[in-house]
Amino acid sequence: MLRETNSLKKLLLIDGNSVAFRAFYALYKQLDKFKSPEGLHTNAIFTFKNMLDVLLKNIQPTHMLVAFDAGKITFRNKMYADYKGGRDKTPNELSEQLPIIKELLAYLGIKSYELSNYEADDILGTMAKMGTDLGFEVTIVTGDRDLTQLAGEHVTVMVTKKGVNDLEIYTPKHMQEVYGVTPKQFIDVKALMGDASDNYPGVEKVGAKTASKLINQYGSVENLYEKIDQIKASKIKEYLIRDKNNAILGKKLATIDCTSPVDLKIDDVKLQAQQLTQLRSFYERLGFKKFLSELPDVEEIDNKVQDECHYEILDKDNLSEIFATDFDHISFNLEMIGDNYHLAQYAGFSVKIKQKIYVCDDVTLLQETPLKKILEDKNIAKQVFDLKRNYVGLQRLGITLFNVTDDIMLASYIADSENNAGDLGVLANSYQEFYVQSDEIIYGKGKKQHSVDVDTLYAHMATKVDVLDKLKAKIMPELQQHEQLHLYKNIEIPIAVILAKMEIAGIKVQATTLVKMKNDLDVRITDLKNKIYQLAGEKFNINSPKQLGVILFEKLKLTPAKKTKTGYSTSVDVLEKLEYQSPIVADILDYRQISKIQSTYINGLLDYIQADGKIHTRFLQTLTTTGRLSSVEPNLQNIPVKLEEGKQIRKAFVPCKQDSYLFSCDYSQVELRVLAHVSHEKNMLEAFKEGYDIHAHTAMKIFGLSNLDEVTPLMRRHAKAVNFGIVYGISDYGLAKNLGISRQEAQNFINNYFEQYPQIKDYMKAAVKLAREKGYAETIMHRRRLLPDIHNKNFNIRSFAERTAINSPIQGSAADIIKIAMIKMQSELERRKLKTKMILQIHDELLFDVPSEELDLIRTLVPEIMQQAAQLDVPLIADANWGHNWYEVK
DNA sequence: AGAATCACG
DNA sequence: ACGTACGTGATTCTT
Repeated sequence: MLRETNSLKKLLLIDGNSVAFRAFYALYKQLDKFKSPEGLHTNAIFTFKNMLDVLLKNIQPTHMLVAFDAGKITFRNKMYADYKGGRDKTPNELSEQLPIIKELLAYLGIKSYELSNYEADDILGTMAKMGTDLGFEVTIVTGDRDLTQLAGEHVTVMVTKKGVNDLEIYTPKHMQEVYGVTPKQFIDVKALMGDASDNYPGVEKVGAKTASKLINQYGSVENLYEKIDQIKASKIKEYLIRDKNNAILGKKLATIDCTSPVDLKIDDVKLQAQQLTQLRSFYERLGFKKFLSELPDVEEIDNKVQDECHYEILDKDNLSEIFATDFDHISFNLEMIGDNYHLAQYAGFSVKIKQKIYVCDDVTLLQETPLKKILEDKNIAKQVFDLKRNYVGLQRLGITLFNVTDDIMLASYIADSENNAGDLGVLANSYQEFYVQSDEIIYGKGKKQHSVDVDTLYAHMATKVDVLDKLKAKIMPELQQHEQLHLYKNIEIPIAVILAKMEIAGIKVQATTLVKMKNDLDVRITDLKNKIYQLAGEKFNINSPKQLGVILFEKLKLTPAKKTKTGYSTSVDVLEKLEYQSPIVADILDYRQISKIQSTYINGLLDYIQADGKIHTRFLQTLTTTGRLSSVEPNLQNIPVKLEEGKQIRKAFVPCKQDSYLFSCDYSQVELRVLAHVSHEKNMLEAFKEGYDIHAHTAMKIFGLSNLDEVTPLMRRHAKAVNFGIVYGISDYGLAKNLGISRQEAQNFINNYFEQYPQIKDYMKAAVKLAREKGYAETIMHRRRLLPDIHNKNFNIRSFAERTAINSPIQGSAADIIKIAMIKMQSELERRKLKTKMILQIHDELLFDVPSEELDLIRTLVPEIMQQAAQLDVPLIADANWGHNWYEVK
């Protein structure tokens, strides 16, 4: 299997300059023998490539970066002008090879990087830190021993000994043995002894031995000087005192900056596919016969690619002829530019029938026979990538897509829910099919979008329909083996069509209502602003947490409760604690609340109202790792409901027709019911079977009461938080923070909880154990979440995976259940030919647009179907509400 | 582009 | 002892 697992995430970092330097001198004697036909020296390039091959084979990294020095001047020269002064200039024979090495790296799919003002060391240090933070095993290869200071539990430093393939491996243990100091202390040793090659002096008469001894004894340069009086009078002591500044400077110079402004993300250094065609001509250019012979037969591959993607251009004249033959399935792709397929511009389409590929840039051809007929034919199976996108795009052309049997996007998501690539090219590449390009490469992204010539478009569309068969062949056996065919065929594929219909139906939003609110809020915002400025004694940007922090905690001298990475935290929970200290706090909280409503929910939503008076969101079906949906442009799954002021927004959401209803039905406590089901917890099963208020019941249990009547509202609130915490994979800290109680109190709640619901504790343990054994967590419908991090050595990363192992089956099974309900519901609406439309899903709630004459039926039908969606060991309960706008739906 | 904040389940 | 709740998206400021 090609998928990488986290436990195998390996980051290889190479100090480009120092290794190239070594490579150059390793074959210095052969300098004149290594010349390209054009007369260019190639000895360093050749050796570099050899070394790469050995490293790639031995280390098998998943991610890799080669860092180069950007120039001679770095921030270290500001501290010490002569830094690296007196060094011989890099020989021209070498420096001319450096750009060629970078070119080679690009063709090999290896990222190279440099940063002005910083040395390669600093880039490597920064990347090594990023890698270890993300749970990578990091290997650094360099010719420079300075890098050994980075060695650690997950960082191995390899230093070239002789030539380039004889490497000395530095681990903290090894360093202790060789130098008698830790990797970090290596800097201190160097600071004392100085560095001839970097041209800084250190302390006179102190060499490697003395320096190591001193550091071993005192731990660090700083501590040494703090305790300098304890050293008995000696020549060394005199020199230490005299050259103190040298030592301090040396330490600064030797310390690698692990926070340099490297603008790379980990994905940017992922190993990419080799560009075989470019490599071939590159090796030819440099006369590298050895590497040329090792290259797979490029000519054959190139021909094969062209063969596979040979396509014919469709037009009105050849149309009928082409589709005259018999076929029962096709691959199809409707090409649109941009993410939002409700509005996107059409680029064309491609079809694959019986191994032949046809492309066309005129989508109106789809509207004519025979293409329309084929797409709407319930007996012809279609294979696509992103069914919902194709469905909506075709619907806009008046074509209803039927009988889609495969959606490779959905298949890949089910195979691995982190495979959320909405791009076929990206997915194909991850399955080693490199002839398909990503849309980003073809069309550009953001502001860099560009138009493409028609041949590029044709080729791109051709590869897209062509690769579907190959990907299907790779993914389907996996789904079958994992018992996920039902989830794929009977849940995700039908849901895609249903979501398409929901998105197309849309929800009506009254702009006038929003605009009215906007005007009211504008006044209130202005008032609050003025009040805040007055209390602060100056004008500032209230939206800037930084400026607000200065006002609150410096000018007004309120007590800061929490810090963020960049300064004071000013979040709600902090401000609420400060409320009694100054009246300004309450005004800021009000301002925050109202400007959120204004910007996100009034201005934001107004932008999305289309000409039909409706908002058509997009549900992302393959984004979440748990199986939930998400909603974008706009997000209609987070419309305010908890606070009255925000809830007003819902008054603008109305049914399509005046006397129709918005009808909502939501599951009561699905996640806790799922928890009761999967854990078989006796006490919780009973509570649900008896129809108790579950949070009150929990309160009674954990507070040791004998009667539900004794539960106070505060007890219930606490119990509710514990119930939620359990679902999230509880910790005393998290619970304490959530409830604003002490950690000890939180721990007591948790202990009581597990005493009262012992099988829930067993479930949590078993969930983690299962994930450890199998490497994944699973829902009731066999939806998987892969959890390679469950074995990670890093406590934080591992703990997160453990909580995920507990949470994913619960959240994911709840997602499965509502998806099943949606399928049953939609088929019932269609079977009964009702006008009622399902329009939104909000995780545990379905929203419908219901004509008044259907309300009575819907009132019984929807809860009934939702409750029957799954047979759990507890009843499922769904509560219905309705009104003439969303606010009235209570 | 990332961090902080806050809206939802 | 470790540092912490699970899953999302949009807006704003800042770098």
